[in-house]
Amino acid sequence: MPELPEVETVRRDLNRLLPGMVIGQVQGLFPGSVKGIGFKKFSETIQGAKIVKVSRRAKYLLILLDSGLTLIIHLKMTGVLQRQQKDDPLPRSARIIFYFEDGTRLVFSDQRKFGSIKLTSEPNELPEIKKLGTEPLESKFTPAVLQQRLAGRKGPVKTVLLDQTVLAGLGNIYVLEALHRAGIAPQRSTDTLKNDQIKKLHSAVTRTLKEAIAARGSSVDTYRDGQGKSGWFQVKHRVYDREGQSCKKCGHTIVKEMFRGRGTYWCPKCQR
DNA sequence: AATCGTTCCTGATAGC
DNA sequence: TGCTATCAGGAACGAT
Repeated sequence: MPELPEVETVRRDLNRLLPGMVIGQVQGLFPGSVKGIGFKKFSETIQGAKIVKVSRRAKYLLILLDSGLTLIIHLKMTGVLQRQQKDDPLPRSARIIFYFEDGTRLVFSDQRKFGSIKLTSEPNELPEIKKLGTEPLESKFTPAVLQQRLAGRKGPVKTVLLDQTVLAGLGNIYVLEALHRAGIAPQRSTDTLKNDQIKKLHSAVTRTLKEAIAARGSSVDTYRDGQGKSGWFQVKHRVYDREGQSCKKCGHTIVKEMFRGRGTYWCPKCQR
């Protein structure tokens, strides 16, 4: 599933490939992926617009058009956004296709249909964007900021870190990977974390995300980058999808349990 | 205000 | 073998 490192990888790919491209025809194989306005109006509105740049906020991709409108795309679990050449085979779950004048195309595919595409002139005014918390890779994210963001939270640290209004962009994989690096159990109550553990957690989150971006993300399921290729951070996972294997830190067996309805991988020995 | 349960969806897989 | 039931999960939403 695409989380911050995957979405950032796609952003970098597309920001290299798309600016300057003029949108021609738009095909809606599953028009329901477009939210807010009907597909017909959507395609009419963006036809002829030129792509200016591709940016990101949390797990949202923002494609800025020269008309002043912005496409806001969330990939959710199985969304893939890739630039294709004319002769490339369309993905089985292609939902929305943007054709360019040079014959290439931008394809949004999405097996489970959870993903969404919106069109707006004021992305920062969208409620789901407005309420997002701190970007963990921006310089303003310091240990003191993390401490302040976690203050007053009583729930399990895993749940709080998944809350996009606290930190923006972490999902199941990177929360679990960061907690293992920090030596903190996912179930640990947030209000019992000491300052030095919050410092460790801050550093674990930052390092995990940076290393994952360097490895072009984790392809555990359907994730592909902006050119349709897999990432390789999954081979560096310390806990995620490693049930029954030995902990790379202490040798104990990694366990998987359902916690609050989500698969949770962790090492019961070195995470407390 | 924080937190919980439900919902969306389809392909893979477990179980019979 | 072939069918059916179960499961995975980000985040909006409604309820508490």
